[in-house]
Amino acid sequence: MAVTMNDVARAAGVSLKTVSNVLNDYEFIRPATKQKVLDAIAALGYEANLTARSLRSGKTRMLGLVLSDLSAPYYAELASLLMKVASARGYRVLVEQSAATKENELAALQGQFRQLTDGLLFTPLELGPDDVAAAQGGKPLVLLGEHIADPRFDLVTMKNTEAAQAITSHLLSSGRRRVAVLGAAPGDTTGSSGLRMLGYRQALTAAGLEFDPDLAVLCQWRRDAGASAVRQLLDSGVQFDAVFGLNDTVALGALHELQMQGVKVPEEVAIAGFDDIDEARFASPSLTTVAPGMDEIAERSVGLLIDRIEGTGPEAEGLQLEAGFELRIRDSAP
Amino acid sequence: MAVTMNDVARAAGVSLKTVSNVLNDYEFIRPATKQKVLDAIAALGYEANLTARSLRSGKTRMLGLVLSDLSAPYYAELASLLMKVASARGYRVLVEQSAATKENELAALQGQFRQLTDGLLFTPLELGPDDVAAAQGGKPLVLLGEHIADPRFDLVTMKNTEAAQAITSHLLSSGRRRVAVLGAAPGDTTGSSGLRMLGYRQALTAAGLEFDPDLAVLCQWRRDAGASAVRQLLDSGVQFDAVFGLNDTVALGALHELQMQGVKVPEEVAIAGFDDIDEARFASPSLTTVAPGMDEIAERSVGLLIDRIEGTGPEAEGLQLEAGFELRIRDSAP
DNA sequence: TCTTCCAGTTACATCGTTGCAGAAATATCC
DNA sequence: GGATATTTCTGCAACGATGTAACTGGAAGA
Repeated sequence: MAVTMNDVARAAGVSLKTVSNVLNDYEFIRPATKQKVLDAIAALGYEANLTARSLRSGKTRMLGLVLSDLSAPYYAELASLLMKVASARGYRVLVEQSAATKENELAALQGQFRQLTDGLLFTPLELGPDDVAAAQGGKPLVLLGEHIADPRFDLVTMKNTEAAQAITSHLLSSGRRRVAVLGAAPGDTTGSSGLRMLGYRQALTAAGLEFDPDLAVLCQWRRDAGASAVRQLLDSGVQFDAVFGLNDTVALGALHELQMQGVKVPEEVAIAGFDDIDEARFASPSLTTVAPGMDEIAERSVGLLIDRIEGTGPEAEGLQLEAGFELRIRDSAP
Repeated sequence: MAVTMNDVARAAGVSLKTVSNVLNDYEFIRPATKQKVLDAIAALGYEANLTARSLRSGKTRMLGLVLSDLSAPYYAELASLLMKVASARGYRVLVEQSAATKENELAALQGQFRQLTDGLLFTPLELGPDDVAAAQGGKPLVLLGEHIADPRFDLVTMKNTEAAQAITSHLLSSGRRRVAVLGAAPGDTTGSSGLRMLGYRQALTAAGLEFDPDLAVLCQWRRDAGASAVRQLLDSGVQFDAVFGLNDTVALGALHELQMQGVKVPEEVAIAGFDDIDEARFASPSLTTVAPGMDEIAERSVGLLIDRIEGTGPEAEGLQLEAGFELRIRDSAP
C-alpha cells in the first residue's frame, strides 16, 4: 500500500541501503546518486515509516509531558508552548494527565508511556525523589515544577520563593497588613506551595509582621476552591485586607467570591496571584500577579531534555535551572 | 536490555508464538500453558514493545487531535476531556497545533502525523471540504466543529444556530434592543461564526428587530480581540445595550474592557458568551453563556472514531451528530 | 488398525527501517 | 606501477512483535 524505501530503491536503480543513506545524510554519496534518489522519492511521494524507524533505531522523537490536568490554564499554556518549542527541534509532545495520583504518576514514569517517548518532562506532585529514582528507567528525565529538588535529577523551575516574597512585599508596600494566603498545602516545604509560602513569610518578617496561621487557608489550586476558601475566611470573621492566591486560578476564584459578597477590590481587599495566565490580564479588575518566565522555562526544559536525549547535554548531572520572574502590577492590587 | 517476548518464551519453556498467543487471547491454549506464560511474564516484568507491535499490526492505538491552539481554554478543556474518554477505551491522544494555517492543517491531515495515529479528530478552520477529501488518506477521520458539513465526513458538532438564537433571545427578553455581536468572520456562513451569527439574526427577526451591521464587529476569538472590538464600538459612538460574544473568551475580553471604561455590566450593557468554559462561572460578574454539551461531544466523537477504527462503527458514512446545549444564565445578563 | 479431525503448539516469514561489515570503485602514495 | 587509502555503494542481519501454515499427539469414527 504505502510506498516503501524498497520501492524508491527500485525506482532510483540503487540499493535499499543507499536510499537509507541519503535520508540519513550519510557523508559519502555522489551528488548524482543522491539526486536520483531524491527524484525517486519526490516522484513516488515516499514518506519514511516512523514506526519502523523507531523500532530499528530505538528513538521515537517524541517527548512525554506528564502533568496533572491539561485543562488548568497554566498547564494548558505551558503545554502549548512546550509543543511549539519541541516542534522547532523536530520533536512532538505526547501529553499524559496524571490527575495528581501516585498511581498515574508512577505509570507515566515507567509504563508503556515511557516506551513511546525518548524522554520525559515530568511534573511530580505526589511522587517523592526516591520514588522517581526507583521508577526512572534510564531514559532522560527533566523535572518541571519544584516538588522534587534532588541533585540526582535535572530540574527546570521558577523563583518561587523570591517571587512570592516580592509580590507579598508589593501588597504590604501599599499599607496592607493582613494578607490572607490561599492554596497552602499542609506540611509542604519543597513543593510550589511550600516555597511560595516561605516567600510570603519572608516578606512578612521583612515588614516586621508576625505570621498568623488563621490567614493561611488550605485549598486546591482551582477557581472553585479559591472561591470557597475566601468564603470560609469571611465566614470565620478573620480580618484581612489583602489576598495572595498561590496561583492565579485560586486568586481569580477568590476575586469572584469577594465581589459576589460585595467586598470592593482593591479598595477593601487587594488581590494578587501567581502565574500570569492570559486570563489574569482580562479579569475585572485585572489581576496583579507574577509572570514566572514561562517562555524561559519552556525553552530551557525542552532544550535540556533534547540535549540529554541526543547526548549533547552538559556533563553535569542534576542541573537545576531557574527562570527569572517579573511582577505584573495591575488593578487588583495597584 | 528490555525483556522481550523471546525471553519470556525461554523462561516459560514454550515458543515465542505461544507467548504472543497468550497476550492476544488466542482461544486454544491449555490453561496450564497459559499460566506458565503469565508467571514468566510476571517474573521477568515483561511489557510488550508498542513500537514493534505497531510495525507489525499497523495500529498505534493513538488518536490524533488537530486544533488551532491548545492554550485556548475551550480547546484545553476539550482536549483534556477527549484524552480521558480515549484513555478509558485504551487509546492515547496525540495533539497537533495548527495555528489555524492551511499549511499546518494539511500537514496534519496527510503527513507523518497521520502515520502515528489510527484516526483523526480534526477541527478544520482553513481547509474546505474538498481539501480535506483530497488530503484524507484512508484512515478514519471525525471532524469536530462546523466549518465543514459535508455528507462525505463524520462530524460531531453542537447546535450553534439554535443555541445562539436562544441566548440572543434571552438578551432580548430582558428588554435589550441593541445587541452588539463580537467575533463575526467576514462572509462565513458554514463555520461556527456563521452559524452563530445566523442564530443571532433569527432571534432579532423573531423579536421584530432589524439586523444592524454596525453592531457586528469582526474579530478573532481571543480575549484581547474582544477587548479591542468593544473599544472600537465605544469609540465609534454606536449605541448598544448588550453584547453577545461569539465565544466566551471574546465576551470576557469585552467584559473587561467595558468595566475598564466604566460601563456597568449588566446594568448598562448585558453580556453573553458561548462555550461555558470554567472561567465563565468565575468572571465578575459571572458570564451568561451557552454550555454546548462538551461532555457529549467528547464522548461521541471519540466513540465514533474508535468504532470506525475498529470496524464496529455504523454502516452509514458521513454521520452528523449534534450535542444538546443548555443556557447558563448568570449575572452578566440575568 | 487406520484414517480423520481438532486442540495445542511451533517454525518461519514479515512489517520497513538502520547498523555493521565488506565489496567495488576511485584516489593517493612512494 | 603496485600497494594502500579513501570514497561510494551494497547485502545481510536485526529491532520485537504478529500472521500463516504446518506439525504433533490424542480422541473419535470407520
